Amino acid sequence: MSSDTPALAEVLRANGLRVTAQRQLVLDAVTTLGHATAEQVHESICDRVAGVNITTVYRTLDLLESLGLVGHTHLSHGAPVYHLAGDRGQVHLVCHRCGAVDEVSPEVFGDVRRSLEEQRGFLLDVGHVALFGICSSCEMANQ
Amino acid sequence: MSSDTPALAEVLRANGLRVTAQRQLVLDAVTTLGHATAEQVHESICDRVAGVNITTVYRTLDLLESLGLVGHTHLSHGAPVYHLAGDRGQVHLVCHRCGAVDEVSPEVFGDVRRSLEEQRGFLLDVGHVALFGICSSCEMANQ
DNA sequence: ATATATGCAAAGGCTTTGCACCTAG
DNA sequence: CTAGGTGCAAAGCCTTTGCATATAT
Repeated sequence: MSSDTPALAEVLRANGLRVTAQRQLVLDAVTTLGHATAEQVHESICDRVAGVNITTVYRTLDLLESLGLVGHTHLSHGAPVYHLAGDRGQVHLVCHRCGAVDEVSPEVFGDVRRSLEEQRGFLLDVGHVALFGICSSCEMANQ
Repeated sequence: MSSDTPALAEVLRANGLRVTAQRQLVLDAVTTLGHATAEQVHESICDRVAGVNITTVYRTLDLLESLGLVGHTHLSHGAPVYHLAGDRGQVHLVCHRCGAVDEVSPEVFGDVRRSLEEQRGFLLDVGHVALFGICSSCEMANQ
């Protein structure tokens, strides 16, 4: 795997940054995992290659985010979850009771997006949205 | 201030829990502050009374939340923010660039709520929603 | 060659836990 | 009286920072 994202190397060079194995590994891991915490990215990399430090994973995720290649979402109390920015942002549904994470298309936000933009000039970033509530299983189990 | 919320004492007793000064102080602080982190709640209490421990604030916020009296939202990387559960849930708009927090009425979520309930059986808890994006000031400044 | 990245270890926030003491009931 | 709550100190996660070493260019 190396051609899975639009030329990381080019983006790095275009910004005067260096192309390193670590950066490619981190981006590959995010791509493969879909959504993952820094720690999960780190573990995934360690499955392939030894000796990549978690500090570097954190730094690289920040870097890739500032380059617009990845984004992150806060699903719950714990660590934020990183994902490819190109994924037109899945919206996460987090169940308060059981912690399950489901995803829906960002299209459900069409109207909200429009209203916020018109009323407040706020540009909603759907990739960052996590919605909390009670999932259908818990709902049925509990009532 | 002591009659500002529907009888904390009664709710506590109904659940076989004890009515303590700390619990009333925490609930009062959340009421007064609107939205606040555990640390802010602690500070606010310390302005009135000395010697209430931050550990107790954390434990009490958890307790009040499990009793359904308060709720919390994750606005950004930092600490979660607590608010009265009775507040029909202000929706928070968090700017990624400048960190500003704005609020909108939960009504903007009417349609989303309905779709999620119909399509997924997911009961959206608007009080917990934080939306990320770029605020109008940053938008104008940056483009 | 040299500015940039990395690794390591240490510190930093925020939060939880363990245990002894205290207090509401 | 005694179950439950509090305070204190210590540890726990997740993350960032400082500095020496290594490496892409």
